[in-house]
Amino acid sequence: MLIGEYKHSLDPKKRLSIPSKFRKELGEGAVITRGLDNCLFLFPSAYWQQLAERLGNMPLVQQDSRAFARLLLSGAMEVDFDSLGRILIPEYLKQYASLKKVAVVAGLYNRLEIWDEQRWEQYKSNLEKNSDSIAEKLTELGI
Amino acid sequence: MLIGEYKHSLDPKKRLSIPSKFRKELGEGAVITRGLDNCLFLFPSAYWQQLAERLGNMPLVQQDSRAFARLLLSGAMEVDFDSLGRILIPEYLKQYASLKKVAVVAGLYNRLEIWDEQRWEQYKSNLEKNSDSIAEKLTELGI
DNA sequence: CGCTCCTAGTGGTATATACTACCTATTAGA
DNA sequence: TCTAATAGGTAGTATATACCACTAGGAGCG
Repeated sequence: MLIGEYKHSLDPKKRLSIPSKFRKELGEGAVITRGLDNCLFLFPSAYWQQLAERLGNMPLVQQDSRAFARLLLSGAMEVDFDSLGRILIPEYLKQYASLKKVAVVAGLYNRLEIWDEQRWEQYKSNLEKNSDSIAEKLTELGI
Repeated sequence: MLIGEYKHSLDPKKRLSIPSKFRKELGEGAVITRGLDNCLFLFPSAYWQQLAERLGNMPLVQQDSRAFARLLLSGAMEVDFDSLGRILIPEYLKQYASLKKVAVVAGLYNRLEIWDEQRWEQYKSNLEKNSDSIAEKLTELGI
């Protein structure tokens, strides 16, 4: 299970260390892609396979589906870990997530999220302010 | 699986390098044609065979399907890679997609899309504005 | 409680690959 | 025969990948 929050630095060559705890669960490879709220998603390859298949077979004629597939599929990149457990972040993803020097790697059960540190802190402080109203929405979902 | 996003330049002779990663998966030949949203589609020949068959058998009486079939079928062109992995873009397709100097080659699982750089950036920035509706799609797929 | 060893993360260097810009050769057309 | 257009190829540069050295933090043992 992928949980926890870690801060790691992005070196000048756009390499990012993935916490060893996560690496052990991810196995060999993984797939990184555009996520929501300007973060990046990192999926274990098995999970990605299923997701990609569904995305790839969505109806070509629907505008929404096309847009959606372009976001996730064309944004995706297979990454593998170097001997020291780092991955290489493609330039276009680095820009998409506005990554600077320090990135946050957060575990979300079946995926990792990669955030720019500042954005992450902002997002969190927003969350904490609005946690009440968010909690109410959640009850609708039966949590 | 065709995924990822690459920027490549179109030389004055309308030749475009296809990223080596994609070339390996496409094998020898491919088919290029008009796509939706003013981009070009590039299909692996095996996939194209199936698609063309389905398009050709669509009901002749429906105006929409006639139009769609014409868009894809009549625009199609077999392309092959030269020794350096480049393909030649026909003039009418270059115009259709308003290709300038720099093109974006994007992988979408079972096809490639070729975009003019500017249009691609525009399209993406639009996407981000509508990220809410995208998020809803995500929940439909159970992510 | 302190020392040592080991693991994890950071930084840098070198090599190979891939793309781009440029140049050459060949063919077609006048 | 000369010109122009296009296919084919070469070389240089940028980028990614692999490799190596160093540092800090933590755990285990004395």
